[in-house]
Parts: sequence; C-alpha cells; structure tokens
Amino acid sequence: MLNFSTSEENYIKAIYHLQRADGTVTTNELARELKAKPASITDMMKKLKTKKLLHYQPYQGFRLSQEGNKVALGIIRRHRLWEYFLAEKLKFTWDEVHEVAEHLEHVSSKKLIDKLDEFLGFPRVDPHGDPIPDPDGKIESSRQVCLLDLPFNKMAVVSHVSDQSTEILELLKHKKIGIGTKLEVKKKFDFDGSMEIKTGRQPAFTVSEQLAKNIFVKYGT
Amino acid sequence: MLNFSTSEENYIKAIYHLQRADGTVTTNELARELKAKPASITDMMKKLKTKKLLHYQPYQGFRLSQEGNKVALGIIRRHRLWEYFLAEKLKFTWDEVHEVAEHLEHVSSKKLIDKLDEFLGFPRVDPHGDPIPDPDGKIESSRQVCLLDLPFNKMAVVSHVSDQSTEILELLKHKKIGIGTKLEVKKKFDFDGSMEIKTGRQPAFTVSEQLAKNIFVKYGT
DNA sequence: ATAATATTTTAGGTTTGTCTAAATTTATTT
DNA sequence: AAATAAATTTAGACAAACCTAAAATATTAT
Repeated sequence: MLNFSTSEENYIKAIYHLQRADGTVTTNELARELKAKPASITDMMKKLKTKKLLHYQPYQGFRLSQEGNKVALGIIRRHRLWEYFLAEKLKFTWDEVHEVAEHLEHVSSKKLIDKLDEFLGFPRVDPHGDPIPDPDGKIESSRQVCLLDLPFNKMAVVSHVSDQSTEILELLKHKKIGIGTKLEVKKKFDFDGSMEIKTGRQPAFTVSEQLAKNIFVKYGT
Repeated sequence: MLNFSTSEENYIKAIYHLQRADGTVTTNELARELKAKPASITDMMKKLKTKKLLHYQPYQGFRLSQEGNKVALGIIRRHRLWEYFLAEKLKFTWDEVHEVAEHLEHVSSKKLIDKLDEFLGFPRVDPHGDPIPDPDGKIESSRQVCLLDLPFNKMAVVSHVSDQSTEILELLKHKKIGIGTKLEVKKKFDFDGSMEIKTGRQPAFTVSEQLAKNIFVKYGT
C-alpha cells in the first residue's frame, strides 16, 4: 500500500466519517469539517481522484472508492489504537486522547501498529467505545444502546449520560462510572429491574434500573 | 515554547549532533547529514537565524544558540523515549527503533512525553546507551568504555564489539549478549580477570577477561 | 600574491497545500 | 421558466521546503 501525506490522510478520514451519515459528501460539508475553504477541498478532491481513492464528478459530491475506504480504515485503526494506548497505559482521560492521537495516527509503520496492537492485547474498542479495525481493515459495526439493552457479557464503553442533574453525577462519581468507562452486564433481576455490572478489575456491583436507564453505551457487533 | 515544523526540527537535531564533534558546523557537513543540497541548507539557516535558534554569519558556519540547544534537547528527549518504548515494550530490536522514532519524535505534546517517561519508569539511557534528557533539557554526558572499565552497578548498554570472529559471536549468542543489551557489573575477580555481570532479570553470570576486553558499553555519567 | 579549487550563497524555479476573488453550475423561488 | 441564491469550480497568488545553475567568497597551492 502506498503512502499518503498527513493532509491527504486527514481528508480521507474526514470523508469516511461524513459518509457514515450521508451517502455522498459535499464540498461544503467537508470544508466545514476540516475548517478549510471550499476551493481547497476541490483541489484535493481532484488529486485524490487521480489516485483512485474516491469517486468524484464535478458538482456531484464524492465518496470513497474501495481503495479509499481501506486507506481510511487503516488510519482509523492507528488512531484508535493510540487512543487506547493513551487511556489505558498513559492514563489520559477519555476526553484528552483524541487530540494527541490525531498526530500519532500519521506515523504509518505497519510493524509499529501491529506490535502496538499486540502489546495492548488486541483491544476491540477505543476509549470512546468505537470499534478498532483489524490489520485487514475489517471492522465491527458500532452500536449505541441504553445500558438496559446491552447483551450479557458484552464489553461496552459508556458514551453518554442523559440526565445531567447533580444527583445522578454524584451517584456516578461514587460508582466510578464516567464517559469512557468499560463495563459489561453480568446479571439482571426482573424483580426490580436492577442489574449487576463489572467495571475494570473490581468485583461486580449493582446499579438500579433508574440509573441504567440514563446510561448509554457503545459496543461492537 | 514555540512549535517547529518537522523540517526545522530535523535541521536543529542534525546541527546538535554535528556540533558534538566540531565546534561549528558547515553547510556541506549538514547537507551530507541531511541528504539535502547545500542551497537548501542556506535557506533554512536564514530562517532559523531569524527565529534566534542559531548563530550564523554567511560563509562562517553556524552553531545553535542557547535556545536552539534547548529545542534540540527536547527533540532528542522525545526520540530516545520513543526508542526506549519501542525496544522495551514493543520488543523491537535495537537496530529497528531508530527509524520509527524518527517519526514519533515530531509529535510534540509535552503531556504525552512526560507521561510516557513516567510509564517507562524514567529511563536514563535509550537502547543504544545514549542518555535521555530530562524535561528541562538536562542531560548526562555519554561515555563509551570497554566493559573492563565499567564501574560497578552502573547500568550500561552494549554498543560495540571489536572482534567479529564466528567464535566470539557464538559465545555472545549463547550468553544472550548483543548490541543494545542492558547490563551492569557486579563483581570482578583479580585471579583471572573474570567478572560477574547481570543482564535483564536473569541471575548474574560470569564472563572471561578475554570476552570483556572485546565488549564496549555506553553509559551516562 | 595570484591562480586554481572548493565552499557557500544568490537567483529563480517546482511541488504541495493553502488562500481569495471571479466565474460557473445547480438549486430554489416566485 | 426566469430570476435569484447557493454551492462549486477555476484562475491566480502565496508560503514552505526543496531543487539547479550561476555568482560570490574563502581556501589552497604554486
């Protein structure tokens, strides 16, 4: 696989993410995302087209080719592995990892990334709960669900809390649950809707249906 | 501290290393080191001079200013910490670490580097035995000596083997000693000049004076 | 000391990635 | 279906980092 500039990589990655929502991406959308002017986008689209990384007809928007998709997944793999490293090994918090990973992701040694993957124990999801592509670019689809609906024994990551009252935050703090916390559901009790969950290496503990209702998690499927 | 481009950083680092030998560095020397043309060097020297990173009068060569030196040591700190990480955690061999670290060194988040340093246990020397500057740019001077002359209990790194006969290589292989091996001297015996050394986490073992004579190590002083 | 040689700098060009302003195409309104 | 508005592309410019070829300076050898 060829090598791409930091700039090219950032464009490819941004298109990949915007594509998830729409089918095809427009010049203005991408300009907004990358904080660049529309004219710059057009320039780069021409270049990426000649490199066969995307399909593009003037005025008609663009979407990644097969090849472009594969390149995007390679970049995302690097990004998410570094995020995992930063959170798990260097103890960055979930909200600090992204910015640094934005830079590390452009160091494109295959050997480095595969060895990093191994060192980290082949994690499936990054600290935000988004799945990490494998070396061939295969990726689980990401799903966000209410904690109530998380299947048993499925590793997931807290991605959102609906209620933002001081009361719920106090409880979450006490239970050491926050955005980025990894957890899995062990048991559910029909009697009161409470469930046993496990986070980190501590023993499982109980959360009420009330609380679970407000916690959303992401996991790969 | 300001931020510099990858290119600027490579120039600064190269000047720092060349300065160790000579006092001042010439255009051609630097051009050879960076595999660039002399004209490119002059361009960059003008730029770095306006940024007050070096002293430079046309035709008179150049050397880093105080500020330039500090910047250089920051880059070298990053480079050597990543080398240590690659060798120690990702199990790269001593001769593979340099190239990858050349890229990682340009990711300049202070927090990243200080946390990496802590994660690695504040190592003093990189896998080639060269000392790692501290966060303020203080650095131990590096010394290369024959293993015979290494002080007791001083962590050092094998950096060179004189004799290259198959016989010595066989012995080194058996004792698991190679370039990059970390070791310290525990005891010496006057009777036959043999010494006890410790490498890695295995128990200490003996090497003959014959062998030690041919091994050179680097350590910080 | 001067000619020959080597080194360094200048002048001007190239590529990459960005920009502004003007022109073109597409979409929306009335 | 025009007219207007919005989106997109083109044309031309700029900075960074490199290059080649020519000019300027320094070094050396006779």
